[in-house]
Amino acid sequence: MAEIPKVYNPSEIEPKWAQEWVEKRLFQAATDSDRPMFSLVIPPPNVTGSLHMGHMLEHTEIDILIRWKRMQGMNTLWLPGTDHAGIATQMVVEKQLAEQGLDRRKLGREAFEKKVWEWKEQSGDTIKKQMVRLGTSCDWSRERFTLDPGLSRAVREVFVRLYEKGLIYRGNYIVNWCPRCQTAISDLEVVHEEHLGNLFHIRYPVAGAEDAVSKEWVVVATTRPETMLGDTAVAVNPSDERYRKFHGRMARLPLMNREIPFITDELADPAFGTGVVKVTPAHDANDFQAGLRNDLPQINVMDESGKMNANAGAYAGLDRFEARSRVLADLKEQGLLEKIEPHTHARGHCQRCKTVVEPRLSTQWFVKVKPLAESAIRAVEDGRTRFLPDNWAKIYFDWMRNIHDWCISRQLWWGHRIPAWHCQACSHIIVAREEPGSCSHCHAGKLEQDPDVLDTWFSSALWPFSTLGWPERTKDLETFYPTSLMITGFDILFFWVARMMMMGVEFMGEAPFRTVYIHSLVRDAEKQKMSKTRGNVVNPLEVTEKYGTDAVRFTLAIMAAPGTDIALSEDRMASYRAFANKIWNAARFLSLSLEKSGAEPWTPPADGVCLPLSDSNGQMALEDRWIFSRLTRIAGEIGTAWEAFRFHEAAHLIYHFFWHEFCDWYLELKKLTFAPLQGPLPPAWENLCRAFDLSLRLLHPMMPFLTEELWQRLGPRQQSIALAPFPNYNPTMVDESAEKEMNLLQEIIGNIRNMRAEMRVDAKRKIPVELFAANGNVSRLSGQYSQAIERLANLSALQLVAEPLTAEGGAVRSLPEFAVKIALNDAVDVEAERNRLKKEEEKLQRDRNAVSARLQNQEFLSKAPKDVVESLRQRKEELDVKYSKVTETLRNLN
RNA sequence: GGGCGGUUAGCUCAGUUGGUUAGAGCACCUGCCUUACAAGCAGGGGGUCGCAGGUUCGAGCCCUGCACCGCCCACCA
Repeated sequence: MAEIPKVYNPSEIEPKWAQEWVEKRLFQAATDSDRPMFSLVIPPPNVTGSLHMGHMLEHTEIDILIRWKRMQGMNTLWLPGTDHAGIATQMVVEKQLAEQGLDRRKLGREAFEKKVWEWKEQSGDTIKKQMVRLGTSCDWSRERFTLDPGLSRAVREVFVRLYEKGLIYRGNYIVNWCPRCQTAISDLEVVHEEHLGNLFHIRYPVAGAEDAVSKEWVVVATTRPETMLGDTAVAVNPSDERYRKFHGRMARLPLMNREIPFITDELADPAFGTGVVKVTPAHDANDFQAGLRNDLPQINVMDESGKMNANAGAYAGLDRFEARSRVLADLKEQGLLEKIEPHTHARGHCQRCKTVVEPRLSTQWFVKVKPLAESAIRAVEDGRTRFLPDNWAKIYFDWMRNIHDWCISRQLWWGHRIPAWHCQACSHIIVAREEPGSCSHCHAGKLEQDPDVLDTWFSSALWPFSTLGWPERTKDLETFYPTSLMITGFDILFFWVARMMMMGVEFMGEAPFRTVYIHSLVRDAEKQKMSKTRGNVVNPLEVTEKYGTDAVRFTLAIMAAPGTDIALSEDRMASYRAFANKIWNAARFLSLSLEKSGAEPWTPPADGVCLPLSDSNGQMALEDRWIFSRLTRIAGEIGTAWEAFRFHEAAHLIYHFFWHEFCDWYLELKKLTFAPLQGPLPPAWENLCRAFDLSLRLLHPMMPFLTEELWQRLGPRQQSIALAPFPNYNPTMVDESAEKEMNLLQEIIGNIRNMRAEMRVDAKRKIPVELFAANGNVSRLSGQYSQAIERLANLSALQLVAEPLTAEGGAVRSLPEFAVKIALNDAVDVEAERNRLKKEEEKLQRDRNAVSARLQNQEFLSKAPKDVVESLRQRKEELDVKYSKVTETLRNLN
């Protein structure tokens, strides 16, 4: 093994391995494999920028599972790629153009698209580099982008098939319109925010009764008074007796001086406000429906930028909010503004730019989702796909069962152009996979493609099969679909997961994944959401540079308990950097010791399996028996944890195992056996190397770089640790008696250490200690391991005595299986020991009383399971023994 | 207006079907530079598990109510 530096420096080794893994195409999936398959498609990051901490968590979780499955011998596919993210990316590029004093309209559609492609190349490249640097084990030969030709073909295919099935339609409806982005957006892209606004009560005079004598009016309430300019009716509830007299009459619309009818419609709720409601079919979804029911005209009073248009009469040209103030001022002047009430209501904002969304009447393309949703619901109901944590299934169901049609057209330039062509001669619309030569209706030759593009999520919805080659029946599709797992964030459950479910079931006949795991949200150390505006964003590259990728990955893993958010702090990263350093130094120790021994370097077993080795007499040292027993148990527990996405548990297990078992005890005990050697390594050393090898494999899915580096240094290798078999649980390696004996040894040493500390024995001083063993096992063990006890408890001598120890002339600590004694002249602070014993005596007494009480409870004895009662009895016995020993020791000390 | 989650050590959080003595990291205290590691070693202190009831032989865990915090969904003007 080459010389290892004292301090672990991740930045020296990580880029090297990251590059090598990619170059060697280590993670390429096979289509001709007979091994079990595990596949997963990446939630494609947007090409709007670089990866953030949320991505890093997502990728860490995915990578841990993929690496683990791969090490278990499965044929794994992690398919990487990126999303064109229509509106978001277009905005980024438009912003850049604005900085140069340009805008997309000046540039023209074609030139603008070219600019966006340039951006995409750069951003996509950054993302890939970042992923490689973070060690993600993707199959880069299968990298995809949502606007790739193949994926675009899949989009057109799906569009046409849905259209032909009657599940895509075009029509004039109220949609959510962002006046800033100047496009329609879907319901999901509208975020509602509580807003303290006003409810304006406006008088609408009754036609024919405007004069001073018969003066009559009704009062309507609205939060958006400027829309009144487009009112085409006033509605009252048919059952509302108060307004019966107005049925069939007309109202005079103020400001516009237009007569509009009173209509009776359920739209009006007698209990709300005055029970009279203005009807504006072109600017409100409910009014729109009422308008259809009552055959009302639709008057659109705004343009696409939110400015009032010619239909708004005197207000034309004003911005909608300016128009609002002017309308109110004018109403007030005319005495028609009855009152203004403060009113809290939810207001819709554009998810991207936060502009207040305007309900707008326009012609758009829609997907009729109900039929698709039904099959997607069934797939989860009957367990073909399961959600974890399972509360997400409920949220999925709730949304799917109340789903509304999906507006899929966007008035943008960046995205998949809608595959529909408008005949310039007869206005016929042709939906087709490829551009038609002439109109199928009038046979004229002049056709123009619909200018709109599709909602980004339309193509994302196809991702699990479009990336595998659909609509071709490819080998990839056959091998890897349905995918085994989807790991993603809850924020795109509806946007993406739900829609993939619908499209997957519809076009593949099978849901796209067996399991959907919803991961945590990464917050900052103060539990605040990370956002650019808050300025609390942790940059993955920065922290990986500072603490090492493995440490950051480990931090994320150990904090990733299902269903809870992660409060990421640099303190934690620092502590897991220390863990990485610990592993590094264990390796360093091993390498230095091997070198010093003079023996031949270690050669890993050819079969790749590292079973423990007995000596020529068939014997194995206690520490070896113990560590392999612990190793196999931990391997099993880690697997169980990962199987259930309990990443935090797996991380805790390995952390504790490696640090507090492997290093603190195993290595310390091993030090005793080191002696000069020559020739091949004896079993004691062989086992040390093998146990370390296996430990590195357990660690590898979480800390790929460090483990690869050390594994390669540990012995000559043919391949990467990423392809080494993962040490699964092996019951034959469990050694209960070794575990028991080891526990005893640890207890003896621990008690002496504790005693020394309590009594303030100089830490540097080696002192003699007497030990009494209560039975043959203890006596044999302590005899055999007296050197270990001496070394680990810093003793000059461990003296085994045959008679029970008395506290005469010393301080004694008695436990059920053994007692230890320090001579008084070695103990500086006997008083401290006395106080400690008193405290312990009190506690033991309390515990005994509590346990006795329970054991005397007849109901407990009769109703509790036998094993519970039995273990409590045993506990009582233990407590009794401990108590009497403590009491006795204390008496002797006095 | 509906729905969901949280409240456990000074801080940040674990605690899978109710079962012996509630854990971790960081921070803190004491002592050690013991040649793998001071990013280390050894030892230690610290919790009425948000509040009030209930179910149970037994509750951090189950039920009810309350308080505070956070989130999601929603076409009531």
